Amino acid sequence: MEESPASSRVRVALPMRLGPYDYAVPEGMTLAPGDFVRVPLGPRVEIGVVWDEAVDPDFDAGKLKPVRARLPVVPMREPLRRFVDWVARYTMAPVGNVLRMAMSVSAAFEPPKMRRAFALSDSAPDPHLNEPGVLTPARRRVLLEAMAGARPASELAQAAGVGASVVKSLVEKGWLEAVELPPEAPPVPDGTGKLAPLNPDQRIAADQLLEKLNEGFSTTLIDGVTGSGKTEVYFEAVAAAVASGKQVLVMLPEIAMSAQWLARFEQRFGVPPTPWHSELPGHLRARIWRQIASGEARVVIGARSALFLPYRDLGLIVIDEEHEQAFKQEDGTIYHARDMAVVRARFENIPIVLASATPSLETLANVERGRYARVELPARHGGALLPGVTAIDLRKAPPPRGRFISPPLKAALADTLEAGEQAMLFLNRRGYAPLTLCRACGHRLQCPRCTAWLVEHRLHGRLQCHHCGYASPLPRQCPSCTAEDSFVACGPGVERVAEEAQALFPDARIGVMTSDTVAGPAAAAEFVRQMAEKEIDILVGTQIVAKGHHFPLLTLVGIVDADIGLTGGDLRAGERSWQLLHQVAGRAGRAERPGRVLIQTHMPEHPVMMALVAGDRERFLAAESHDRRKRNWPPFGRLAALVLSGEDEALVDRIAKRLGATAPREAGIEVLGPAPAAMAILRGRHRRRLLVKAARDFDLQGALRDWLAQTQIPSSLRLAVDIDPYSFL
DNA sequence: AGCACGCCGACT
DNA sequence: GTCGGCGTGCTC
Repeated sequence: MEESPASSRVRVALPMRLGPYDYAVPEGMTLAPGDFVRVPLGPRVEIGVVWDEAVDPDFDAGKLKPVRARLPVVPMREPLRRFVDWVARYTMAPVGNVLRMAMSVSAAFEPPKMRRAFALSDSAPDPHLNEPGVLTPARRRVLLEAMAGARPASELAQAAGVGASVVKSLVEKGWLEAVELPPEAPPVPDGTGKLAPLNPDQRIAADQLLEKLNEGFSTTLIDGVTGSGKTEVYFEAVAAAVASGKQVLVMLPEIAMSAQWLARFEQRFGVPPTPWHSELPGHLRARIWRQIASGEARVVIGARSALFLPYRDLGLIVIDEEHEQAFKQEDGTIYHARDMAVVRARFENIPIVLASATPSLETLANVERGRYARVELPARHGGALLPGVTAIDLRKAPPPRGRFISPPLKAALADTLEAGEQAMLFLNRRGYAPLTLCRACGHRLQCPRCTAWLVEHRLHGRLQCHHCGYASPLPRQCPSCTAEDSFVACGPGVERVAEEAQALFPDARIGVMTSDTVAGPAAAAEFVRQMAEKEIDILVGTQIVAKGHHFPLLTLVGIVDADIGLTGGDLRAGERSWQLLHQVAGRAGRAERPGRVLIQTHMPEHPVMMALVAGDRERFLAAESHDRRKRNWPPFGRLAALVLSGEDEALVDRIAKRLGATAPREAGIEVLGPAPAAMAILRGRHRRRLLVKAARDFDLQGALRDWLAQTQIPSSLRLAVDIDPYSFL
């Protein structure tokens, strides 16, 4: 910063929906952009970041408050600051809201917590002398260990092979003294790969990735069928980046479900990676945050939020399962982590790799435009065959009334069990039944706060709303007609399918895998173990079973209702159904045994079903792409969704209509609505939606900014702006 | 009168 | 995001 009167003033970005504000720099303090500072804000003190943005000369210098202190932590680097600015502009969020994601760990700004350890004190007898009667053998061994290096009490006791009481007695005698050790550094992954060597296809793909490593920004899609060994291919690039001293970020859609991925990483690199997700306990988050800023943490495996970490020297980003919708953050600042990761890679000037067996149309369009490179993995690793897929037409072979497993699927299950093999039944619906109604009066049990049915979960003995978390016991009386025990379950959920499978095969051992039964990585690993050791014959599950789990003995996959995802006004319904069903189908026959997949559907002639049966991905994608292009939908046009919500329905309506009335009317942009959202009431708030369609080269955010500035949104309402929406609720 | 609660605006 | 100010309404 220049020496001028203005240098006594700095711009400080704050991690909240506020600012940036100017502050006075006190005499003797020097500040540079990126420095973390403590600043007064109203009655309190907040931590902010010196931002490289012009100060506001109109703000009265006399009203400036002084920066309290510069914090002794690694400053925020320029590429991350530029990234925060860019994301804020793109998502139309205040800079502070995005900055908050980059400062999510308040404890990281406190001095690191030291570990209490014990070292040999000056008054201790020399354990090497071994004078008789001075030291018991146990005490002597502890002192020898302490001499070799200070350690926490429990580690000393373990190393010496004694109990904690021996160490304690030495502390009381004053022969061991407490010292403070800095937190332990994470282990550095080494290249000692213990996995099978790459096959020729993998080798070619890996070499293509390696070429990108030292050439600045690039985006590469690894496009490989399920089971082709994409992970091993990008591990090569990870190893090379780490070997050259760089850090690597690998993003997975759901880190909590990635136990198998972690095991493979550890096999390949000898040590576990550094995890990052919202469930980490606070003190650990703070330590990891500092290790990432200092460069000690080398490979970070994280969920969406890992994108905003303060890497010291990032060399590579990998987005695994890039097509997954879980990368779209739907609340708070709404962003797509895969797309923003590409932007971060651009600011860091490093390569990014997207991997998927079922790439998104967005990514494929970028490959076609020449913006992304593509490497392909055509075969299944280890020679395993892709499963054969057959559709079961439910109109011709319906299950018995009130049942959901058709005769052909039942027969296939019987064959599989007979052969001593495993089967999976997939249904993307949690609970027992998606709808419960009163037999006497037809009353449907609805969430009191949302436009949604309550879902019966027999496992928990409750009714649940999947949108707001509302739960209640199943009432004995109908709330409408007071009939007793009159409720009937309508439609299938996984619990009901499991019940039906058990009735059909009383001797089969059945497991139900849903987010209700898989609370974390340990539970997921337990299911995988039970499958591997054949403690389960039929696994019934929701989409959680599609998440990269490897079940080597599984040979039959039955898709109970393939039509679920195809209804509703979602422009990606076809694409998403195809991706999900394809990933589920890929669970079958991954070892040397061939697999088969049976798809129950009412519309076998639907392009999604035809593509799955024919295994013809390219034709499906071409048709889907053609359709989107014709309608100017993403990735060929741009979309933004606005949702106005509030408890006062009349007020929401009035403001929504005003927004509609002032909508821009120019070439290249079209505003649809307002209309009640599909989820017209959510958590007791009334919701109105507007959908903005624009040409791909149109300045969508600019137009939105001008438009929205015209209408004051009352503070009791909330306007959520979703650029590139994926959810149409 | 005194206080709890909710809404609104300010925060450099 | 968080706080204080202020109006509303209730209280033994």
